[in-house]
Amino acid sequence: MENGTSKQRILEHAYQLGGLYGLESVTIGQLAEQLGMSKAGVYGHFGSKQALQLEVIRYARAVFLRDVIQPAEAQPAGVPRLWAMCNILVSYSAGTGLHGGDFWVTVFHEYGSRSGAVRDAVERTFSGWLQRLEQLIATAVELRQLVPCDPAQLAFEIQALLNAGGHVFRLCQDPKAPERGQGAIRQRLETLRGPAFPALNE
Amino acid sequence: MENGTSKQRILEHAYQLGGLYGLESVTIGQLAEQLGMSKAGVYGHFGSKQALQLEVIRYARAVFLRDVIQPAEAQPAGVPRLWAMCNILVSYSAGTGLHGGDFWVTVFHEYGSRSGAVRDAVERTFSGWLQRLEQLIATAVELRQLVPCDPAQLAFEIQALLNAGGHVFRLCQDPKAPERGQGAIRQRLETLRGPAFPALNE
DNA sequence: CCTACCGATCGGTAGG
DNA sequence: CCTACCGATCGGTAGG
Repeated sequence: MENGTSKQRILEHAYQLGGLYGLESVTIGQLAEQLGMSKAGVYGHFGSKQALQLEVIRYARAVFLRDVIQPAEAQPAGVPRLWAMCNILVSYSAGTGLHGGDFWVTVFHEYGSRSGAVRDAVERTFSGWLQRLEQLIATAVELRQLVPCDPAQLAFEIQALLNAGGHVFRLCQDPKAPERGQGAIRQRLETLRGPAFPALNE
Repeated sequence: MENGTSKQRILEHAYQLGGLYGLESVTIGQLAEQLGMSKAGVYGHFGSKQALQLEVIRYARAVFLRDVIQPAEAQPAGVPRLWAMCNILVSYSAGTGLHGGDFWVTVFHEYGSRSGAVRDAVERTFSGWLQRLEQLIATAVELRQLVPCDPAQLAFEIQALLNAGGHVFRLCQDPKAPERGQGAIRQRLETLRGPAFPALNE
């Protein structure tokens, strides 16, 4: 992610195409042509299409960590960090170009009914994301920012609303969609308001 | 949908495959082989792959109307009909095999970033579904089953939670996922409870 | 990293 | 509905 080697250029481009059209429909010939390389030049960096797909997933995880998880960790644990993460993702979805969140919205759905190593990696990423949300919620409950509730249930709801915001934004070209997701999450958090509930900025 | 002509068999099979792997990855050769026909035999019913895709979408709309919309219309307008529709969709998602709701969860996301006639048909279907939800909500407000609220916002949330239930059910093989969506919708409706709020069965 | 190639499959066509 | 075929593209390989 940090350098401009040819392999990084391939991964970045495959990441962009994968987020637009799905990771299964990224082809080696297409990457080669659009990057001004030969097919064998692209292929040689990975050794199989599946290895390329798995490396794109690794790459996308690193982007998500860098652009979403880590910035949010500048905020205090619990609701502030959870809310910051939601805001960052909403900004991503509402951005004009191709951004990180959309890769995962596309790929999470693309592999829902498939099987194999790529699907397994996608599912691990999704489950890890849900678990991270659950931990933030559990911490928020411990800190009495939220009243006792089922963290898995609330994490499911937050993920549903964030994904739908990005999805409806694209499918319907509706610029208000990500804010609808954000507003629904805010409303839900306020419903669960505990004695130490913090202000929700932005 | 009602007869077993060869064209109907093709559409039904393409509908099943499309819901599993996406409509773009359904191929004419694959359909021909799995149905015991020649490629030209399949192709001749449609004249182009795009025409086939558009007919599968028409077919899927008819299935959705028959299996979700019409059964729910046996219930009184407003919240009972809205809640019945949600319950039917949750049962669909939680069913063991391939069912109608999953086609749309897959295809709505598949065409988020594409363009062309198929994407346009998918978007019209999605917008029509959202509008139907909005109408039920607006009626529920008029009947004082719900307090005044933004129907477009609530429709967005319900759609997000239903889709996510089906999605997480498949990706994580989590049988509780559709019920999580259902529970979140129930909770949301009860938050908006008006003086004429009806009992939510099931 | 390249050229040149492999068998398989793609959407689509000709002709019956 | 079929066989037989078209050019293009697929993932992948050989050899350098």
